[in-house]
Amino acid sequence: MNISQAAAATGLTSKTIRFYEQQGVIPPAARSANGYRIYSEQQLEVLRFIKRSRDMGFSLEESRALFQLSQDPSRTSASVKQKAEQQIQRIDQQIESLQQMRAMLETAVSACRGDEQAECPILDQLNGVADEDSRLT
Amino acid sequence: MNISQAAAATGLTSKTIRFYEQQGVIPPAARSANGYRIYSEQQLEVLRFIKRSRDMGFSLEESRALFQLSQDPSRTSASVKQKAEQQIQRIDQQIESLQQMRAMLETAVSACRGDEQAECPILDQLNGVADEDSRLT
DNA sequence: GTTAGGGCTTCCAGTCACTGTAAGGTCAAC
DNA sequence: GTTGACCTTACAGTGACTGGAAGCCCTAAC
Repeated sequence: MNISQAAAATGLTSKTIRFYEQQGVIPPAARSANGYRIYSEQQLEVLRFIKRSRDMGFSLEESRALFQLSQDPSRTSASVKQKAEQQIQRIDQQIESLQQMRAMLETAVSACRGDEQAECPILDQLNGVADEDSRLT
Repeated sequence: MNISQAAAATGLTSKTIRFYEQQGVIPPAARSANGYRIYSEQQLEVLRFIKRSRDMGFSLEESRALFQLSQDPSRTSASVKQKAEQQIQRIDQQIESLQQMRAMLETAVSACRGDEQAECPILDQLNGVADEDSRLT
């Protein structure tokens, strides 16, 4: 199984797989006589693990560490759970930040007529104009 | 007003202000005799505009474009509104993606005892184990 | 007068996780 | 034998900063 097949089987790209190898996230792939990387089902599992971890928002380094943990029989589930809970907290912060952005935008957008005129509450908001019903008062 | 005062007055850092200038997001600051950048209240407004735009999640390039629009009397509010609506859509996509991550994590975390044992549903999920009540069955 | 400190300047490297591009080797099919 | 699709490496670029080095400038204290 060559790299593009491994890519198709894992949902990664060939480039990303090479990148992971170069970064030491995964062990170097074996090579066939022509120098092509070859992948076993076992290697695919490593790649899938990293992909799932990335899909949960863990960094590459954290993903690497999690994989190591998964290979370490002396690990404790507490140590894993802690990382996952931290990750949830980070995600919650990101969501909250995005929701704040969204609320600001939504307020501005709903006040904006979106016509051919120049007058625009969105730009007013960006300009720090304290609005409070700006038009025709 | 020198750069660190401008930074304090806008909520940016000196480094960020220099970066914005170097990137052409803001016009080059005037310089005093000793070569220090000096900022007028007018320049502060530009910086604040960019900061607010960034705080709404617009890219630096979009922020620059929005500022140009805000200076352009021939703009239409429709053109601004369109950008803002696109931005809301991007944010909604990000929020959705984060909520999916969160849901995966939450499922795994709530199944994990978090004790001194090695057994860990979180790692099982990363390993693609189809779980479905894995313990003691 | 000089020394210590803080702030200013420039420039370059590093972050994160890829992605793009170039130059070249390999392989199967026609 | 030549096309075209794959593979290889290596390096540059992305976005939005951040950190650090090396050196000027200014003030205040000794």
